[in-house]
Amino acid sequence: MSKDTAKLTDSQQRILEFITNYVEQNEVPPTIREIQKGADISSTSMVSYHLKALERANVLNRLEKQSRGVVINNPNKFNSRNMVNIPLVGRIVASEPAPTPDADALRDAENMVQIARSMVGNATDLYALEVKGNSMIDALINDGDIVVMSKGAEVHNGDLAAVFLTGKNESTLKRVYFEGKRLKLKPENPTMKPFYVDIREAQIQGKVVCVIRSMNRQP
Amino acid sequence: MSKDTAKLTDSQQRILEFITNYVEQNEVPPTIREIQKGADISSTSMVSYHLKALERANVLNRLEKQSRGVVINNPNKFNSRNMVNIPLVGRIVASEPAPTPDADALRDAENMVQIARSMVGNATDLYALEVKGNSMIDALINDGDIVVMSKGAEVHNGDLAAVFLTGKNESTLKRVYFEGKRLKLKPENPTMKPFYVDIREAQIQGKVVCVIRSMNRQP
DNA sequence: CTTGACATAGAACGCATGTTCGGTAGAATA
DNA sequence: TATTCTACCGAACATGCGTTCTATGTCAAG
Repeated sequence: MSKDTAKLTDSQQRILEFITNYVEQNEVPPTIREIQKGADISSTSMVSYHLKALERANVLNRLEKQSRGVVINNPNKFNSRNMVNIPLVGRIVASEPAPTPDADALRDAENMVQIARSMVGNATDLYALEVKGNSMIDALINDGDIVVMSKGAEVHNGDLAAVFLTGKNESTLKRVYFEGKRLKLKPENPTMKPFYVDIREAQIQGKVVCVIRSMNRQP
Repeated sequence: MSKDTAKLTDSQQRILEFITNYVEQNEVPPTIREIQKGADISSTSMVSYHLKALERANVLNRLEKQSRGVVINNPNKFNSRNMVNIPLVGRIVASEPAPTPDADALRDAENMVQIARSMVGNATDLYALEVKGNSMIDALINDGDIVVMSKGAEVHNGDLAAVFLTGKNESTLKRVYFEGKRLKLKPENPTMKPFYVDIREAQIQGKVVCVIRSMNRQP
């Protein structure tokens, strides 16, 4: 796998592989004796010996004197430091305001979307909406796409935001720029021109932090 | 959190929360006695008692007689069953063929993209490319977007694919339809018309399984 | 009031488990 | 040759740890 594992002895490779598989299956690290049997090591002292070497090689960490106290060092592991769970709370359609969910809606969400934290940065109060219809294509967003929004985030100039236009009675996703009493709405498609609305006729409903399109979702 | 936890007693809530935090920090489940202290339970037998109740309530599983044998049931947990790690191996630009990485490129990828398996389905041999330039907007794909491709997957009629047009010397992302000796290429934007190329002038370079646009990635 | 289900305490049992220690074999070093 | 370092083995030790048993308390149903 990684470059460092090349330097390891045969036994150590076996131990590493066994631990990885074990954790995969059991969601709990193995004991010394389980490693002994699983990786075919002669004695528990040998396991201890090898684990020390592996710890020095920095491929795993040990919690001293603790049972099952061995955790593999993997920078790309899927844990809640690297990943976020986002509730899919509804749909966004052109003909009505986008949902801005309350606590109940967030809890009762039927589905969850899991994505890497690096995709959403430090944004908080995240929720996801499924796009219905192809009225958002000037934002390069298609029917069935999932938009991840941040409820808390302030919307600044140049941010992509969900805006409800009370005049047209229509939801839209555009980059917004505050220009005095009017709002500039700019499509993502560079061939399309921006347009302007009175600031009193626009409700900004959330900042878009991520868009996901999966070819696997349409049944 | 979830609906079921409402029925739990105070102690059980505390235990559950403690285990969750403990696993979060230590990557290993706690022992009975650690739970006792951490959740402020009077005796180990009480912990055992509550754990049985929690197991009946189906919020966790126990590995009998095993130390630290308690794992919380969370259908949305981030593990390698639900998540995939995808190497970001290069860029796709209009002016050259899209990279189709070999084993070396996959291993040496600088960055990884982590997404939920539900987004890519059963597709195998996944790799990711970053889109450079805004020449793909007729596929509703923007500069900076990440396209996830499947190396192995066969491309069928209607699939979104990366195609290199040897005549135009140009990479493009289109939905493809095989029509005898010619290939129909259909933009995602429904206002744009499909066009046709001779099948000998098109190299299909991979099937697109997912597109991700993050507002957080442009620095 | 009695009964029975449920919650609580404390202690003890017995196997599980990480650690350590004495000793051997072979290879590298000097 | 003597020495030192690494890999290895088996056994024993001390404690960690899940389990279980007994006794007590609470509270609502009968």
